[in-house]
Amino acid sequence: MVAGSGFKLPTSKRNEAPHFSRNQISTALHQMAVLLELNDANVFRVRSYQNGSRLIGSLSEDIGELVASKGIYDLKGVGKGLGNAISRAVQEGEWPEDWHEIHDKTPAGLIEMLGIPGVGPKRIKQLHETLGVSSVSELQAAAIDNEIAPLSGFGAKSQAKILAGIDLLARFRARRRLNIGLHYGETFLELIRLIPGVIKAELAGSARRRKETIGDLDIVVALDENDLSKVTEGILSLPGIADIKGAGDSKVSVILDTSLFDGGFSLDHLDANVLDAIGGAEYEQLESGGTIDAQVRLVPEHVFAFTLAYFTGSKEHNIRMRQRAQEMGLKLNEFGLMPETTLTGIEAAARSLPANNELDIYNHLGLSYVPPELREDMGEIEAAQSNALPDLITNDMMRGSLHNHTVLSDGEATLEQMADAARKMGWEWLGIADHSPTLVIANGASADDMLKQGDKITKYNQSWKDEGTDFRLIHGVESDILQDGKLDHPDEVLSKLDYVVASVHAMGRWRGRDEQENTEELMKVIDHPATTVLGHPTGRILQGRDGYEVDLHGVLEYMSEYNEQGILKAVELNASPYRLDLDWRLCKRAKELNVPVAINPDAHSLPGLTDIVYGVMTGRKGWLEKNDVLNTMSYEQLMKKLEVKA
DNA sequence: GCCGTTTTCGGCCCGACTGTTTTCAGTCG
Repeated sequence: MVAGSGFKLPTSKRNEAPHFSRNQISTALHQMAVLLELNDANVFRVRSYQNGSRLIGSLSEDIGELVASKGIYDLKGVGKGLGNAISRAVQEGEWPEDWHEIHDKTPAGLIEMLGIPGVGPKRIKQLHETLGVSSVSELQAAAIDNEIAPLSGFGAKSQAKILAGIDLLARFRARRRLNIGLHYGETFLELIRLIPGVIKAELAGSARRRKETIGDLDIVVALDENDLSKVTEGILSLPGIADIKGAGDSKVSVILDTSLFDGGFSLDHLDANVLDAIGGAEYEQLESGGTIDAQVRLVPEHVFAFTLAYFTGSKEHNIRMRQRAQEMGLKLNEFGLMPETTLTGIEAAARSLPANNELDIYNHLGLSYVPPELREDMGEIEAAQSNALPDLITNDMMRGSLHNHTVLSDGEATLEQMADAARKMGWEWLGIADHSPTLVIANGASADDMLKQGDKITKYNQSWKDEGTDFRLIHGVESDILQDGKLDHPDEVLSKLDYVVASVHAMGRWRGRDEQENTEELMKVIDHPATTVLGHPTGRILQGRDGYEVDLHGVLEYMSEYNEQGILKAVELNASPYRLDLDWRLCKRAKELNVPVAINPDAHSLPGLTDIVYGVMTGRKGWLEKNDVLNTMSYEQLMKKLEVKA
């Protein structure tokens, strides 16, 4: 949710159930939680709404069916209150009266104030009631007029902090895409590792879990107690620190900005369409002036593994881990795994079972090691219990990638340059799939030019074969999906290509239709015998635009039927950190349905090829193993698979 | 608001840090 915009309960655009989607319900619950907080509601009531929001948001079942079957009430965390509200919303399109009331009576400015660091619901309520401030600008004026310091519970420091916080709020501080978050995190981590007295340091949090976006950075540092002040000073004197939020014996909390980076900040290679969707040059400037919060935890070496696990999360995974510990009569926290005791904090940890690393912790709890990417409470605990965790893909396993562009359409590099770069990455094959004619904006290539490109590829492949070079090009096209699920070239042209990536580009048309129409059209294009890969399946640009409405569960199920018959219908995991589309949650579904995943950098330049690493990260997060992914195949294996058409 | 081999009440994860206090409340993760 963008700060500054008020919350609004959605109104139904449909005249029959289900009136709202899973996401709409989830968002409404989340916003209710925020509003309840601002209205001083019971914290546990607030938590119920938060839990409900998360629960509904991560449902794999259809919300309409779940409500119709009353199954909604069986969800752990949905009782009578939420269950009734959700049921009525879905079936009748009506929200509870008190939900409307709380929306109406809460000024939008109060929600915006929540974005100020150090200002929470309690203080906002107090400020609103005693000073009558209802917006960030009114709050700023009150602070400048010295009206806040005299209030009970406040003081000169609080007032100054609020002013500083308002300045920070004005800077760009939204969640960052994985690549940018990792750029900050890894740069800061490397600097911390160089500080004398630091024994070891690791990135934790959502960055370590490879979430598609990262809110803030968590770093865990092991040190000798005697070096505490030395290390703390070392961290606080690093470059890139825009503000210090706090510094204690176990934690240093700072705000980083782009002065962290030696060579300044740039977005480097980006497809023009993507850049456009995220705001173009204006966005780059925003990002250059942006900040990101970082928390550094300082712990003795024997506690390191527990703290790393704790701050890696996710919260949901940790809850499951603590429950498991409890069942075994143990207590798990960031300091250790120990018998229940009245001691707390680091003192209780003296009684902890030892752990040199996270593997030891999982083993103590009778679990196999869960890779950080999987720690989302999406079935990994159950799998770890029965030794059924996946053997995740790695960068080394990648032998090539389909869906890359050249100068023939909107790429920056020639066929020869792309092939050369792929070989240098250690790949054995590279798929070229330039845009089709309809996509004029991307200089879509004509059938003639496409076929000439094919002749060139045949020639190169022959010469590599003759000289014994273990590298081949594979010739495809990224075809636009036209009206009625048609492809953008006549069949006789398509039949001369090795494969077709079918992608949605006319977002206007797709976003203007409902889920059912879009889903049906995708199924039609999948039926086309030439279609091999469904490209960037939802068309989302992370933090740029949502994808169009589509039932991807249904589409994947449909694709699985073809694959069962031995006909390849793969789904793309677009590896651009601006897309990461297929979403990791759906990667897991594709795997369960035996729909092969093609991790595609969608490279428009030579450095664009290296985006594959973000695809691998996301694929790992989506439980993908070697056999689930086309990129791990040898050239011969892949060509054999591509030959079978419907 | 949810939940229950302590089931209709009384808990709900919990520790660190800050700034205000003189033992604690608010915020954050």
